[in-house]
Amino acid sequence: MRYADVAKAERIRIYDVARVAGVSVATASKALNDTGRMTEATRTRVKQTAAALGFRPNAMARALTKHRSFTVGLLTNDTYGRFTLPVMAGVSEALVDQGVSVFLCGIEDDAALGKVHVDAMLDKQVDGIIATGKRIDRRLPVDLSGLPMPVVYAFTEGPEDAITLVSDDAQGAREAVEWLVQAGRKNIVHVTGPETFVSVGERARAFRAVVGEAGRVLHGPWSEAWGHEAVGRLWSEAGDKPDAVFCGNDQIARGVVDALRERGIVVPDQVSVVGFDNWEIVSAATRPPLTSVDMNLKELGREAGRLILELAEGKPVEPGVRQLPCKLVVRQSCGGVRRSSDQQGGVLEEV
Amino acid sequence: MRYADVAKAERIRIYDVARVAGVSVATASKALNDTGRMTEATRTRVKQTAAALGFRPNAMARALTKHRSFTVGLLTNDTYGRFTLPVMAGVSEALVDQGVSVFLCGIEDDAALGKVHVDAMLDKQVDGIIATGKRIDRRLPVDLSGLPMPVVYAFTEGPEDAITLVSDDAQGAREAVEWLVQAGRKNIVHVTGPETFVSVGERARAFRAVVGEAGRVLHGPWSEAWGHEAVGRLWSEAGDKPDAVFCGNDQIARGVVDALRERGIVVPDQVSVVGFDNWEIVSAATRPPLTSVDMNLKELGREAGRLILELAEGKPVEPGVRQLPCKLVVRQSCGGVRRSSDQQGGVLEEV
DNA sequence: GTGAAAGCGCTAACAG
DNA sequence: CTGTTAGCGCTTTCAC
Repeated sequence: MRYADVAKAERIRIYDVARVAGVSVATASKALNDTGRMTEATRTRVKQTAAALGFRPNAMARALTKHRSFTVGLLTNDTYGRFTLPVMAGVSEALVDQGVSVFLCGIEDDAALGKVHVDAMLDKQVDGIIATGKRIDRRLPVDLSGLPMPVVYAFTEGPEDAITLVSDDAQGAREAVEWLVQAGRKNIVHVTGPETFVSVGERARAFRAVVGEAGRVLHGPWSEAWGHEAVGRLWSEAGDKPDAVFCGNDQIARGVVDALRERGIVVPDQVSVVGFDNWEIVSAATRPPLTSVDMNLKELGREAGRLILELAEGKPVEPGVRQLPCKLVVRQSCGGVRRSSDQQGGVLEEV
Repeated sequence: MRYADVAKAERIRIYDVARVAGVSVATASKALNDTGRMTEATRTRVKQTAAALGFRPNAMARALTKHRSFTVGLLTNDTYGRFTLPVMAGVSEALVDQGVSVFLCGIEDDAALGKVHVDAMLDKQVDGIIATGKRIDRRLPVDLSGLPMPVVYAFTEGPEDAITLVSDDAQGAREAVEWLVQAGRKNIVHVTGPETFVSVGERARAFRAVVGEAGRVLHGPWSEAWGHEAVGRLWSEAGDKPDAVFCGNDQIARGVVDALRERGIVVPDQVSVVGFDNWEIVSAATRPPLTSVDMNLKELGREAGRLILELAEGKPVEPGVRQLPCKLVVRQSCGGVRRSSDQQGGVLEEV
């Protein structure tokens, strides 16, 4: 006997519930969906027999009539998962208790694969699509406009009039730099990624807005090696050395911390270092652990889930770009007192 | 007008195709599904009009009659994503061209959440479930037995008679250690994770099988700090120092490499180091980049996808544990020549 | 070869 | 307040 047959044979339908409860199928349906009007007694009786029988409505049948599949598609080009994972977790979290399931659609940067996935979502009649990526200033290689279902863009660029969710890079950067200033640092430099990234520009601008337009910004790749090299460059120059480095991501920050240690410079006593992304695996393994800006990607995902649900239910949502706040997670690399309570000390479990 | 209404209004049904092609709905259905018998001419004509009209069959309706949703659930407790991500990517890859979509079900280690997701999958009538986790010797906090659909376990422990896919830790370890031996190393030690992990035991056994039963194995946490500490311990002892360290994961290996460098010991000239997991972010950032054992998790995911498909189609699959081979990815940390061709030099893109 | 008709399991008008 | 009836869009016997 095939699985499908077993399933068919054993599964109880609303018909069974109705029969046992002594009502018609229609009444049973209304009772279970809290619609229509009937005595509380009938409703309760139906619900109880349904529960007793272990009735689970067939989502396909329901979808067919309601034109709603209780399913959304999550489109992403971030195989690496660094940014997408928390977003996915948030989306899933926001939707699961509403009975909405999430289709995972990884498209790499392949337009053809993107089309395959979009077509599949069309066929499966998803109630909405959440597009997410690894860069706030890049679009996915698929056209999601004119689709017969709502779309929300999270951590990826969307069309002009779309609903887009991004992290507030400027605010995150500002908090980090202000924290350093409050800690008494006078000579702060910013070592960050390539200028071509919009977020790099935003963070740098926020940095300069706090320390003054003369604030020094060094651009390079997003790597530990670059953090290392930047320290080499800064500390080989004549004149005052920086007493704080605000980094564009945690990898650069780690490179900076390691390079400083190799030079015998003590972090955070002599130099404070702050990272960006709060990527646990990097920030926690650094010695000392990195203070870092967390982009709250999970919350961003949750918000995306909430929005797509509202849209699916036909509620109006104002289009435009929403910036969600970042938060500074304080560890030991910048001195000062811990401010944030959610230090995820996190033992990393592993095989 | 709501999205659902737009969708309903604009969507063309098989009825439209049939009308335009001048056949009955039944014939159209058969033509499009390559079933039934009819003239080639009719079949082609129907297919062409379907294509011209941009007909996309309604997956819900099809599922309702076929008792097959062309959907599988991917259950995971690995929020962190380290091991799950490649598995997910593989699963998705194997299924997408078969028109099968993947439901993402992240359950943390929460049994209640697990039940919610399993119930949702039951409702949505997934054709199968792939369970995956972060440890090969731990079960997910959900009972997947007796479900009316097939289940495949990938990188997580399943019941005795289940279909389970795991990496061949022993073979991976053996290849790594043999590589070190071939490179002329005589005094190899193994610095690895806690003894409580089954895979730790397997790798250690394989290690001893190659270097002899006297081979030294040090257990500790899965952290860089432990790698660091292990070097401190080994190099402060009297007697011969190791000329190679085989590590239980890349983080430990990185700790080892860093500690050696701090002692002025050159890797790989004086000491070779090999990691495990081939976690790009760690192995590539290490100086020098780590040679590491790759568990081929993506291939494992692909295989899981293939198997669940076969099961869903009613084909028989032999139960039992399948071990998939690991492969050694050679970088610079152990000397010798590059052997593997797929060095993913990988620039890590980031915001 | 082709089509009419009967569902798949559920919801929603519309009567009673 | 409850039940009858008519679909949702597609597949599948079974006649013609």
